Amino acid sequence: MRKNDFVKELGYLGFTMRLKRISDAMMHEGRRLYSHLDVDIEPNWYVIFKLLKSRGAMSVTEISESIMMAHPSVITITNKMMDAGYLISEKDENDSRKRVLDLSVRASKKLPEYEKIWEAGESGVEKALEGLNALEFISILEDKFFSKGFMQRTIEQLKIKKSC
Amino acid sequence: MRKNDFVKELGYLGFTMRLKRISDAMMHEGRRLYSHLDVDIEPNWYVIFKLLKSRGAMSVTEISESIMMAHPSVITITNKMMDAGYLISEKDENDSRKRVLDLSVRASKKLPEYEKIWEAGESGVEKALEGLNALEFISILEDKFFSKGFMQRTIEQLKIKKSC
DNA sequence: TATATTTGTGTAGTTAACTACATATATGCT
DNA sequence: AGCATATATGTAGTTAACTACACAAATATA
Repeated sequence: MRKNDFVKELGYLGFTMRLKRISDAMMHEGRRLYSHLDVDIEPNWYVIFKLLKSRGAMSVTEISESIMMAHPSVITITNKMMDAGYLISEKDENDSRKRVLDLSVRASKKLPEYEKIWEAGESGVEKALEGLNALEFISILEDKFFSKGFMQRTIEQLKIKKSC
Repeated sequence: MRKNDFVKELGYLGFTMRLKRISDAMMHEGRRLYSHLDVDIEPNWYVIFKLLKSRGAMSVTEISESIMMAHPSVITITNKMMDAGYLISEKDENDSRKRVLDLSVRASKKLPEYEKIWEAGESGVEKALEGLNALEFISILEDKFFSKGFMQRTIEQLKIKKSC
């Protein structure tokens, strides 16, 4: 099935695209999984559930920084979670710009059920990646590409080539 | 900067999200790069340019299969490339359902310039990933997750846990 | 104290992928 | 030959992320 994968032929040029294909595919699978299990949550909610459970109530910006996601994305996700009754939101006592989010009672009730699914998902990934040092690998990728971006690296290479 | 990354704390549970963050970031960087260099092409066009240059004219479905992308995505991308004057499209002689796409003269003229950029991008990635066997790693990821999806793996784990 | 800057949140608009469905043509079978 | 199925393309609607901008409130500075 993957015999004629042209992207693979492109070597490092295809690296980013292959990364994207895998992560897109896994995201879709996550969505299908929840629907299959008849669970009315969405793929990225787990990280908010886990974060608020672990750290307690947090503001939008604090969440955004903790998971390294742009704040409008956090607002979109958490609004949906509020609509679904999993989060409560109130103004910060000391700083009226801030909105503080926390898990609702409903969330606490449902969490044990969801955590079973997440544990199973984690075990599945862990099994699949057994012996690969995948977490180490991804940490290195992050270090490389978040410290100096793809754009910067390319520009440097263009300069080197020009000067030859 | 990455000290307080909660997703990293989640172990294998955060793996997919970290993959997505990196590939999203690289895609954005790619877009910024083209804009910085004042080049009017988009991040994923390179794979179509490369494919048609290497294989010659192809139909929508053939392209879709070669790069493992859903055909509506291919239509969207190639339509934009046509609008920009890089592709030509004509009906297949033998099969009037098919539409065959090929590089335009303009594309051939511009390709050398673009290929310099892609080479530099590739060198940048290659340098960053030096000694990591990144291509091998990603091939293994593909084998694991395209043969048996994340969903399937999770369901299996759920069953194992239940039976304990 | 008044103004300037920074910070927190919200909104609008963009992008790239997907699935599901619609339609036309080709192919296979009886 | 005629009908059923398969294939190729196209369209519509969904999703999740992003940047850029707007505005209010807090903080810093003159």
